[in-house]
Amino acid sequence: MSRFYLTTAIDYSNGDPHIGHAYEKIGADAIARFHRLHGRDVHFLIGMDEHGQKVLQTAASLGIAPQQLVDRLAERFASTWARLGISNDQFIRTTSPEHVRGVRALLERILERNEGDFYEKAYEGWYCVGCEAFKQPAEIADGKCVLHPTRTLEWVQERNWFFRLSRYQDFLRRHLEAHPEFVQPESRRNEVLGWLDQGLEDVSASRSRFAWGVPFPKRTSDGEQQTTYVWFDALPNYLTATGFPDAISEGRWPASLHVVGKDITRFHAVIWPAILESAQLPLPERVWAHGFVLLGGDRFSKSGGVKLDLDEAIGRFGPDAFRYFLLREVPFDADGNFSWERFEERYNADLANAWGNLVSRVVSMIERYRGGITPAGAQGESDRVDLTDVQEYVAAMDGSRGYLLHEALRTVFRMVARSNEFVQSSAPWAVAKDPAKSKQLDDILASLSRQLIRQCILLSPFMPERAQAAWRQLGGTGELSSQRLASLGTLESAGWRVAKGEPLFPRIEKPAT
RNA sequence: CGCGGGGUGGAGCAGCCUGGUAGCUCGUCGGGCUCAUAACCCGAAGGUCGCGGGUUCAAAUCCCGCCCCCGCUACCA
Repeated sequence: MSRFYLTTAIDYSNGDPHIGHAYEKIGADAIARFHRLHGRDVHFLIGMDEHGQKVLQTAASLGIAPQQLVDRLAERFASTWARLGISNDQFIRTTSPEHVRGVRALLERILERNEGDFYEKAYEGWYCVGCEAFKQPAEIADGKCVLHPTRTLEWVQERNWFFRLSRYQDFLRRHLEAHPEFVQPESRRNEVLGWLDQGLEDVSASRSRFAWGVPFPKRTSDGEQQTTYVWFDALPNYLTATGFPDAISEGRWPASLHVVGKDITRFHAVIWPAILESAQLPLPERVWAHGFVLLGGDRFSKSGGVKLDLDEAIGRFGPDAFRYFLLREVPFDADGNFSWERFEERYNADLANAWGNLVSRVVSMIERYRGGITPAGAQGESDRVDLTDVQEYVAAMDGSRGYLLHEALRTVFRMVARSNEFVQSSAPWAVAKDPAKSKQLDDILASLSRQLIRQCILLSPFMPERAQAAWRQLGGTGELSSQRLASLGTLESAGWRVAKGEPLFPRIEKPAT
């Protein structure tokens, strides 16, 4: 069975989960569920980035130990993902002993195989704790970092380990040229190629200033034990999660796909592959950089701006409606806007009126005209046209053109619209009045049922819970997740006993104004 | 400065790669249907496809120039 190992970026333990974190998990989850439907052996990893100076500071300001802070946040993130129906198989935390050991082993491996890739270098400049970075003059205003004006810049001089990233410039270019799919979408790949054209500078690999992290395995020339810096601590989580340096779980490395935000393309498409090459380990197959969810045109930010309470947002119309809205409205390869106005519009138009109501009318007709038992009926034109759309759906989801989740959903809702038209044009309620047309009625109802169960399967990566509920109303048994895309064309529902239930998506009634 | 993305009826988007009736959702108006969550189906009104030029029998779609918006430019999803 072919294996598919996908990851999302690990989230930084410095605040509660927000819509940006959620968007990435939801998108990756849809991809993971799609590949399971494809029959692949999927392993889906998410997790937390729990080291760094900001964690120390935040913990101190709360008067708790850093471990206590990250434990608390890990719990909060994990429960949010559970509530959203995220089907991750593993949840890694960078403070776990296994990860710490893995990072150390990775660094030692580089020191063994390419010792010169790490070298000591003195550095000094204005350091922003908010960014955990040295700032250039252009990034400083009124003596403060433009991104963190509430924090004080510190003049820092220190001697650190550096990683010879510049050495991998040609290697990276060749890799991107040999593997055009390595960075997607295309626009991000072009961006990366642009960076390579401009030339790469070496990056720091350790810090002497804080102790909340993994000890760097080699002491500096003056004997100091430094702390491994973020790239070499956070990025390797994808690898340490597989069991590295011990036996890597079978078929787990290299990863098939890293799903990340477009702002950290650089780390995943440049620094991470360089680290792996330096360690003489295989590179991940793909990096997908998604866009951002904007609110009123602005990016959701941890440090300020417009806020949207994630718990409240999920609770408002349920996790699946939230998942659907984000993945339908925000293109997975670009930015998109979130607004409750749009949300309610889409919810009513797509979920309540088009799909929910379609399920309702079909179930109801099978109940009324066939005593609740779905009849057997011939495959018709509708079934054939559907299969063309299924192919289009698969092409949007399987990575061949990237992960165009919004396009896949658009395709499914075109199928839904066609089903509604089919109900109208075939007018089962009229056919039902003529006993001589019993066979014709069977054909209509059987086809409608098949159309709907296909839609359930295609929608299940996006709305797992509601799709399952619809499946049950149509008389389906078992878990939707055990269905396979390959058998969509021959899927039959004859004999299934429908079970009319509550509306899948009750309409949102606009308050009278 | 450079790089990337974008400017399409009132709003939000698709179409542009592979030129040839400008499509979808919401909203407005009219009609139909009665299985259904007052939902569904059909039709109508509404667009100088940012601006200028070029190629072509034909351009939203290709080429050139310009204007405007957003993002990236090195360590926050």
